[in-house]
Amino acid sequence: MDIKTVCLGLLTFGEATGYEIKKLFEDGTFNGVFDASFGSIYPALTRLAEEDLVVSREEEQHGRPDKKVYAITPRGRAHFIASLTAGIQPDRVRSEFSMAMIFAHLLPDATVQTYIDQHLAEHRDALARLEATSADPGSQMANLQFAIGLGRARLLASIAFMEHHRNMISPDGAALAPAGRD
Amino acid sequence: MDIKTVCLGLLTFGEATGYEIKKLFEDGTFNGVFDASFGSIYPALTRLAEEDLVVSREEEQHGRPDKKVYAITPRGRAHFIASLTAGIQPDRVRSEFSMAMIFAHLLPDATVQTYIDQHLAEHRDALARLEATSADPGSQMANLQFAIGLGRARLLASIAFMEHHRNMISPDGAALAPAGRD
DNA sequence: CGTGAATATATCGGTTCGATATAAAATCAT
DNA sequence: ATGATTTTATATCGAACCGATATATTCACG
Repeated sequence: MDIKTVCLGLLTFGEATGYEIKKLFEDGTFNGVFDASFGSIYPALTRLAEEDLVVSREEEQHGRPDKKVYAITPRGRAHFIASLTAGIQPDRVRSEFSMAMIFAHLLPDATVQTYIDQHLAEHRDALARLEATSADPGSQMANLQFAIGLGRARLLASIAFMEHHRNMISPDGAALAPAGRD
Repeated sequence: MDIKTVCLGLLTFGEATGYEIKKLFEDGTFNGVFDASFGSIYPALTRLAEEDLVVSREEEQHGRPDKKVYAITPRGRAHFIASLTAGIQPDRVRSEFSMAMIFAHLLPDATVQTYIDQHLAEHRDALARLEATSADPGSQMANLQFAIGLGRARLLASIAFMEHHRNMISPDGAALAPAGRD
């Protein structure tokens, strides 16, 4: 699924600027689902407009440079639904954290511990954002709650595992508690 | 972390061809951690060889085209460790499945159910591969078991959530547990 | 009053993907 | 035995995408 299709999807929920679309990837329902940079989003919106799958209007703001607000067209909506119905690809993950853990035997222990703390903090932040979104009155649709719940379940499992098993890879911890199973 | 660095990391475990590196992403410890295409791996290995971070030898095979087996150099090893110690980026996920669930209200119910079945099957496959890797005598290092265990915990949480909550987005389920309107 | 962050858009080089091509051996089917 | 498919192995190329950077203005903080 390319960025064009993803932008089209976000626009089914309502009008948005490129800036707002970027924000959605970071803060909202789409945290941990998809991400894209400005360098992808702005060209994607331009191309979608050329294909009449979205329309834009420029909104003047007092002083500040004009906003370009994009809205999906009926054709865009149909195109998005057709794309999503045609099949999906398996999830793709890129976890530098897991890479670091796999190669932890090559790294200073302090670095490894810092990375685990960082990763736990990121996960707790993401969890808080997800639970805020889940409680939002605008997110009460069953399928949205399913998607949010799935992300939440994953985050909770990761946090619990890291909290309970981080002693496995600490040389100090290994000396204290010789890594058992669960 | 670019593909060059990742290839360097895999080569700390021993010699490998480009083909074998691709296989590692699919079958082994790196399933659900990282992925890259041939179009990235081969050029990456070529550039690493130019920088003397890896060396290659051509291994003749009876009849079949020659293998190019890559091995990491001491400089390559140092370079990899320095890269990993310098910091890591947050995990990046691209889940077309979660996208489909978020927009499930726009899709035929049969499509949604098929996607859930597919996703469950993929997760069960990945879990089986991970548990086979976990039991392998060559994977008994504590940090490897931590990385594998984390992946396992995530997969188990996803599978359990989908099994217990998939009725949330089925219209049949909705009939059993009346949801709001559109 | 100045510094920095936020809003908004755009560009550009470099990285990576996906599809495709070649080629020989092994394996499987008919 | 002959043909079809899969596996091993490498390579290329356009399209997609990222990360950094640039510009310009407003708002908030001290």
